[in-house]
Amino acid sequence: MLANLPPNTVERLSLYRRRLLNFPFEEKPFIHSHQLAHLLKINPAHIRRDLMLMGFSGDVHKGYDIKKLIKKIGQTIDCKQIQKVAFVGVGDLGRAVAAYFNNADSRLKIAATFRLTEEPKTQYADVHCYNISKMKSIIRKEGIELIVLAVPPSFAKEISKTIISSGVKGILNFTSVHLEVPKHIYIEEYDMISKLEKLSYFTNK
Amino acid sequence: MLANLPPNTVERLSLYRRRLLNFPFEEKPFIHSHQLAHLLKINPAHIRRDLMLMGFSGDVHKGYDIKKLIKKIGQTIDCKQIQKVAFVGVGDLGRAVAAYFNNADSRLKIAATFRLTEEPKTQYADVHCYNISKMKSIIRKEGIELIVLAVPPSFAKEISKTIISSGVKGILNFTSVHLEVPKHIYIEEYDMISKLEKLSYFTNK
DNA sequence: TTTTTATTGTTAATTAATTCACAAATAAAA
DNA sequence: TTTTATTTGTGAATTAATTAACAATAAAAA
Repeated sequence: MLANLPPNTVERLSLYRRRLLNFPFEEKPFIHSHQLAHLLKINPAHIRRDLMLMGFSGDVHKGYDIKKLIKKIGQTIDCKQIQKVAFVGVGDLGRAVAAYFNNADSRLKIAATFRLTEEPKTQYADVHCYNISKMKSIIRKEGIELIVLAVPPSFAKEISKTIISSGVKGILNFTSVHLEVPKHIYIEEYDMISKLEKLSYFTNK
Repeated sequence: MLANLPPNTVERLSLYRRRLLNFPFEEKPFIHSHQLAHLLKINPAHIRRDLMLMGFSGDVHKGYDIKKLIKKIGQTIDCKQIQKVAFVGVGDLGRAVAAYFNNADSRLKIAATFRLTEEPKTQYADVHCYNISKMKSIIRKEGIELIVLAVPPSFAKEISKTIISSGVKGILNFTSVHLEVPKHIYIEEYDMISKLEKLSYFTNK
């Protein structure tokens, strides 16, 4: 977290790391910008620029040292302490994301999931699943700071108020309801209805 | 679909329409750019510019005629024929989206959902839920053109191949696996892992 | 040695998205 | 009537994101 990086660069750095972790770097410890670019289907200049913004240098002939690059990305974008996340109303999708973060190497941990239905006994991937009525107390007790929200629109406003008053720092909002949050909360909205209508528009030329 | 609109404009037009449909336009038939902007927490110039790109004009004092605007947005971004959508592995989130589109007024219809688990008997909101093994034949039989994909990453590559070979036109990819698709397919990817890591970065200053 | 080749790091150029700013228009107030 | 106050429509300015271009470098080939 040295410089103040552009949002898109932060997102790409996360992608670079994930891709590199799946790369056989024990055998091939270096990678060129164009190779990584090819894997991600983006422009190589983009990669060189993003790494430059982190202050990371490669070897003009060997390319980038993958282990060092993975480490540098961690130092740049990862939080210093463990940061806890909760899923509210997130379905199947949550399982895979939880599995990714709840491995030993990540600073983000999925600490809880909340459901609207009556008290579920289930838990998955070591993550407890609570009824929504317990949300506020669990968020506070666990110190959860990030929320992924994907409940039906009729519940969104009410639940978001509870979330906001629980003192979280960031929300990914997947409901198609626009949420108003205080300025100290970082929010990103992904409205599937407008994304589908856009998809429809551009697939009809 | 007159002009070739910028992607972000198409997305916002969809948002404008949804917000206006919830506005009491029978009592208040006109709205000013700054009023709609306030509802959506965006810049009023943005709205005026987007409407201008559609070739839609307002009254310099009364503002925009809401009914006419809703109609114009439909003529601009909606497909001419019904276009069918399928959800693959989408959970709770899908229900609300399906409910929205499967009303009489939308040209997009959620025609099917597919699950990885053994043949489910369920259906929701009049949408049939099939086992994934039926996917290719159903996509073809129903003429489904758009896919929302949200399966666990280990399944993503394989399932996407089937989807692509079924002849769809567009995919919203929520798996954290980057998909390579032929050029004639429009794809938009939303990688929740990198979005969460970005959220983490910006909530830690 | 010298030449060729390939790649980084970075500035410059381009493209896209957003916001500013103001002329034109006209309803309402004076 | 005349003035004041608003709001649209839009060109210009700004900001952000992406891509191109190339000097500097040094390994490998000649």
